[in-house]
Amino acid sequence: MKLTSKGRYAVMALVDLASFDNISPVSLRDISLRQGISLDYLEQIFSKLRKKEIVQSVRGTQGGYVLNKKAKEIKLTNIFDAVDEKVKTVQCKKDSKRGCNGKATKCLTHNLWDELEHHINNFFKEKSLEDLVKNNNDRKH
Amino acid sequence: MKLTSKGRYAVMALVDLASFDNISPVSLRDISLRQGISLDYLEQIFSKLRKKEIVQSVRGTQGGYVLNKKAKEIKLTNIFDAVDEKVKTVQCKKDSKRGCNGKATKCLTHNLWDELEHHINNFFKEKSLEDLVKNNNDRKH
DNA sequence: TACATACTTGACTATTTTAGTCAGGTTTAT
DNA sequence: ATAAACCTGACTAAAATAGTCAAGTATGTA
Repeated sequence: MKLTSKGRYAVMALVDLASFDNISPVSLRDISLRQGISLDYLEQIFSKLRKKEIVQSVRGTQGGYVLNKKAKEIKLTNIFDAVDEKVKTVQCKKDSKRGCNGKATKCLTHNLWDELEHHINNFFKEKSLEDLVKNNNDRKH
Repeated sequence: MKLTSKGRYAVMALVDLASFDNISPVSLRDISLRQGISLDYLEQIFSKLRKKEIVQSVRGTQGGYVLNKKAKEIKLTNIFDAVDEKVKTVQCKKDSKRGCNGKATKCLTHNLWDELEHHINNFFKEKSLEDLVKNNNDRKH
């Protein structure tokens, strides 16, 4: 089980963005340079973030991206959702009247994976972008 | 982020095994049939479980596998460890004197991934095979 | 108005990982 | 003897990942 780069980059980029956001739009070029993420890849990621209304774009010179909500209101879960980073523990096909994987009953571990999924998602629901920025500022002292 | 089949199968197979263990060794063939997991794949998985001393093998006719510890003492974390199912959230290269990814400092989200990793691992450390078997028996009533 | 900056979109691709299969063993109870 | 069952290593198809590449469009500034 691992997190993919897309999810990690999305969070890194947004923490970066959130730290500079108040002044003016932040260009992907700057984020790319500061965070060492390919510009082309960032564009893919921000396209998704924009569609889910987590950021807003400002075109033209001096353009860039701006947060579309307060950092406090953007939770990790929203970010991962936007870039299709899902927590998938249960693989069992949810066939209408059947249990898991075509069997008559739930598989022996079905409850376990459900529980794990909740455990992880709870973590994501609690953490906001603001928390991350703060944590980061604290480290500077 | 997702769990792989290998980890899931390992847990399923061990829950199955733990339920029949007291009587006599359980053959992979039986587990394969009951759980719908390829026999060849199971052999790979049990080879690893044996090397980590989670199960013991009994060769020959009527042979099979037996738990090597009490179900209570086998935690999810041991199982995942054995089959190389690791929780990997941080990708940053831990270069001797550097921070993440060759930068001078830790990346903005380093602490976050560390925290997440702990959060998930705590879940794995708490759950034992016994818990899973019990949970499963309860459902039968 | 020209032009550079920066967003926008879609197609393409190399690499890696996953989820197995396959082929050939060895051991041992009956 | 023989069949059940463990044991091992090599191989591979398919999917996912982590990007790259190309060709735009929009807009602030000189």
